[in-house]
Amino acid sequence: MDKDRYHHGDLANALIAAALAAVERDGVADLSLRSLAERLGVSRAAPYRHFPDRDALLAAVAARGFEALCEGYETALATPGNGVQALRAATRFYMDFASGRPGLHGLMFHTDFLTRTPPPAVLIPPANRAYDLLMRLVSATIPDADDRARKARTITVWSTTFGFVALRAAGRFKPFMRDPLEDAEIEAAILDAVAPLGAASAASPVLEGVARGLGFLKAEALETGLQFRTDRRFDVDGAA
Amino acid sequence: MDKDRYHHGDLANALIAAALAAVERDGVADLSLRSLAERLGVSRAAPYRHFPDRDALLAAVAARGFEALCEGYETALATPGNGVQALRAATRFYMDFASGRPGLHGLMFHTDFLTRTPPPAVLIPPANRAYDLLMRLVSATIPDADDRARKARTITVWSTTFGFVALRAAGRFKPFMRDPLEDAEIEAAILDAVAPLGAASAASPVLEGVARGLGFLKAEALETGLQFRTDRRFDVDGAA
DNA sequence: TGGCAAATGTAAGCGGCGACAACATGGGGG
DNA sequence: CCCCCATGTTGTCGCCGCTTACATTTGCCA
Repeated sequence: MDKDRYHHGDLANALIAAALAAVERDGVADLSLRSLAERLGVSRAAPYRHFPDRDALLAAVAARGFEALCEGYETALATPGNGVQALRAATRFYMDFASGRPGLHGLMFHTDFLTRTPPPAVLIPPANRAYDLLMRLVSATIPDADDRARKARTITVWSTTFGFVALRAAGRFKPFMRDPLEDAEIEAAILDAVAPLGAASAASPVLEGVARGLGFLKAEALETGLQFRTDRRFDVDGAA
Repeated sequence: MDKDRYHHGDLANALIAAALAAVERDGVADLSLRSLAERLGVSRAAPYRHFPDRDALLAAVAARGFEALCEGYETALATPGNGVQALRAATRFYMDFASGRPGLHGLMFHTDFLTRTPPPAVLIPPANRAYDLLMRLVSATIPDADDRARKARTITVWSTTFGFVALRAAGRFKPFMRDPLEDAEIEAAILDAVAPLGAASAASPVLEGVARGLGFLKAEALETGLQFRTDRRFDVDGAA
């Protein structure tokens, strides 16, 4: 019988898989290395042969999550057409990812240990790659923007999508609304805030108008976007 | 000497204050009721006379946070002018609040126990009030929108601002960018995504166009907004 | 092929924590 | 004035992260 072997065989990966399942089932706070070890039929100290501490295991799980996220972003990037459909596909994928694996997504973004400086080393490459892919996706929708505008827009898009899935996962929307919106309705609003249809391809005059304004996505609005915004601030917002 | 009294006097509030300070200093994960009790010169079990468990104390601290947030929103709501300046002021306040008290903000939004159903009872009234105030702030910037559009826009605004402060607090932006944007630059982009200048008061034709389109804010864009979006999806987005 | 060193797993224990139970204290209302 | 009960204390249990000392297996090299 394999289970009676002294050596497990692939305890590191088994731990990651078991941790992912446990996090998905009970949340990250209730995860213990002892219970994981017991579940895998291994002694309490065995996990420490593969991960220096609990946070290192969680970081490894989160790294897998970022890799999965990158995969989704890459397939989205291959979406034909102008960049808008690609960004919408990526955003959809991200929303599905976060709602389909809430534990993993929470581990990737909510967790305290991620905020420590510096972040765990295993996390940096896949997280960097996810950011790069997102920036490419966003940049394709604002072809004429300069680098700073691309960064600002990427951060805005990232903030909106992440904020939405985080708040939804936390169940923040329904309790506060009588007659709450349908999930699909909210998702559509988020999608349109992130990558409005018609932004890079004029579909109709109305849509074109929407696209023109929405988040300074179109070239003419963008070209001097940051400048006029900065200038304006002293005139209008400075009074606030 | 007061400190030698058998009864503390106001242990409940002292615990909340000490917990807030400890969370702000070391993060929520490292907070223990024992250390709090010791710091207050009280036995380890004393806190349990005032809070049934650790989460209840944390919820009480979070409730204070939501009350502070409501205060800021209320003063923002009194900002003169059209609603845009008020929403911008509120958003500024929220960003300052989150960066000035990152521990408290994290407790209010990141914490696992908040996702449980139902949320702690002490949290519901102030959290509801914060949501209502935000919805009023947002609605003032889209005077012609109907109820569903207000809700959708509120959620979008909330997602964007929350996502931004959460990701910034987690230090997510700087590691991924060479030549990162200044904080003020990013904040300006977020502010413009949430409450663009000129949205409710036409300052210039260009700005008016921006305002018209931004997130189906104006009535004419909204009326058939959800329909055409759903229809479109099968045509354009469905290809993804 | 034989043996040895590194990799891997085990057993036991330390200190800290959340939570409960039984007991002690003292301040305010009858 | 006194006693009741909110408040605080001591003792205890179980779980956890992590470390140390020891046992077994694997794979590599002479």
